[in-house]
Amino acid sequence: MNEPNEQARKPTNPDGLEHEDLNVLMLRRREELDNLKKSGINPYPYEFERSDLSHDILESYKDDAPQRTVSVAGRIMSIRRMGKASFCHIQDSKGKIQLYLKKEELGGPYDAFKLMDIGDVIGVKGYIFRTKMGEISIHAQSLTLLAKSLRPLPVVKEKVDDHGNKIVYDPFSDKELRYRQRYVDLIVNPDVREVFTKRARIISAIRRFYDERGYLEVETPVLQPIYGGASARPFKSHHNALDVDLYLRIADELYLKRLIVGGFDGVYEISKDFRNEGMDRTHNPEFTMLELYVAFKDYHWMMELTEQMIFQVAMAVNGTPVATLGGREINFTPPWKRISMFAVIQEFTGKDLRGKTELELRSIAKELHVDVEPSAGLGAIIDEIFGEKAEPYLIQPTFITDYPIEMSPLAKKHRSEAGLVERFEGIVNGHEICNAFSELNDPIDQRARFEEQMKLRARGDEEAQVLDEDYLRALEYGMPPTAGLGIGIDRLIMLLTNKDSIRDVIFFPQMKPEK
RNA sequence: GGGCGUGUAGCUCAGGGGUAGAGCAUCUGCCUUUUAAGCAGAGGGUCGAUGGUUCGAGACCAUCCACGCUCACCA
Repeated sequence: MNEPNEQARKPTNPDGLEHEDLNVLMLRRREELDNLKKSGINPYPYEFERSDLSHDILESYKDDAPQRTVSVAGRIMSIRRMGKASFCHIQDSKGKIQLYLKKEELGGPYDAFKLMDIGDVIGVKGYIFRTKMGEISIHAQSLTLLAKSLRPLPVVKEKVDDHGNKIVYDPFSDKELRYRQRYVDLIVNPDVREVFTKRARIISAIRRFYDERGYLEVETPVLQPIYGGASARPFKSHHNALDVDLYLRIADELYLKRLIVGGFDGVYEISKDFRNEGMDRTHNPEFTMLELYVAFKDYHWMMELTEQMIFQVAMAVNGTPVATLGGREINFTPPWKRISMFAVIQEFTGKDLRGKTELELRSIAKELHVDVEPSAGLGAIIDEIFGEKAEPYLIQPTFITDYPIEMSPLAKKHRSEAGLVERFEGIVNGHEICNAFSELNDPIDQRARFEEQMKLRARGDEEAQVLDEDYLRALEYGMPPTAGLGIGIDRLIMLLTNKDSIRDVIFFPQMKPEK
């Protein structure tokens, strides 16, 4: 029926569209689509009633139970055609299941099945059985096309070896393609779906933890006339009707504390922040931030709450307080180690930086081979030494406390140590995962701190914080003592899912535009 | 931005101046319990782009583009 040169001929435009840039595989599928339509099949119908998910069928099947009929729907992931009968695997949200299709029983739809491909979404009704080879499968009694796929999917094959290990052949592994076409990544790489499912469970466990304690989840502006609450460069936008510049927030902090002034006992927000800076393994321009503020509490209290929260989240999603990261085991069981910044630097370098002048610090840094910017102040030098000599070696969860005041314009002065603030960061596996303080609620001190920041800004520090008059006005009405916390959710998720790139825990990480 | 690396079929990759390759996927034929199905055959490529060297470039050179890893920057 097919002349040799007829199959060699490139398919022509069956649906009349421009096909100059389509390859043969895509043209082929458009032809099949056309043929399906010609045989009266709607390739994009409106609904399908399904009774069960693949995974549940496999879990609940009993060989001695009475025969059960189910309807399932999913994407065809593999096909083995054998003339008058075929096997295929379909994949739904919970996994894969094998279908057995027989011409004798299906009749017309079996011919339609010949026009279907890997990637098509189908629905099948049939009874569950076990094949000769022992695989629980569905013996199809009816077949419905639910969506014709017009692009070839990367075909990933796998085999289970004698030791029960899964061997994957030709994995879809090109990182650029995986990130740009995450939908394909999700279809063919099941562990990707697991990571993002876990992401959702982590965030929901965090909400549960705070909700149970009566803290209110709130929403504050993403578009802000004055960006504040962190040191970073912002994305800038413009409101046409008001003719004012607006900034995408770099933090939620100042708005959330206004709500504490307003009388809430505890508020938290989980949302995107935006920072106009470089991208790498741990930075994406938009990222998910959790901030929590609780009235009448201080940073000691917040440390306890935080280690409890992370411990409980780890238990909820992993069933264990131990996370394995690149072969290293990290245990989130409270209490975490607490050590002051000066003490930890002394522990790792033998140097006591307490009470040192900027000049002395500079020479100590040189001695330790730590490069320091000429413009760096006292606090920045200490931070640099810490970042270089201590932080990378803090693997188990550790709270570093009591930071130099210069780096922390929104934190309250330490109650007993001059030059420091009541601040802590949680360090895990050598990286910061949270930042918290006893919040500065003295409006006069806060104004002075802002003014210091403005001086830095005037000297060209683009990341120095901006004075926010309305925030000062709020503080002047009186904010109760308050403990505040920020957690980079993406990084926490990296820890709990054993991923070393933020791009693996964000569905659509920022990419350069295509072409 | 620096260093290293990568870019060849839909996917995963070989090839290193002389006719463009493999496996999977696709197509044709056979096949009614297969499973990395099998057997026989076939089609599919601007070798990232542009210049250059050469009788001849996918390969060598230059520039550019994209991506990855890494360092720097950055809460």
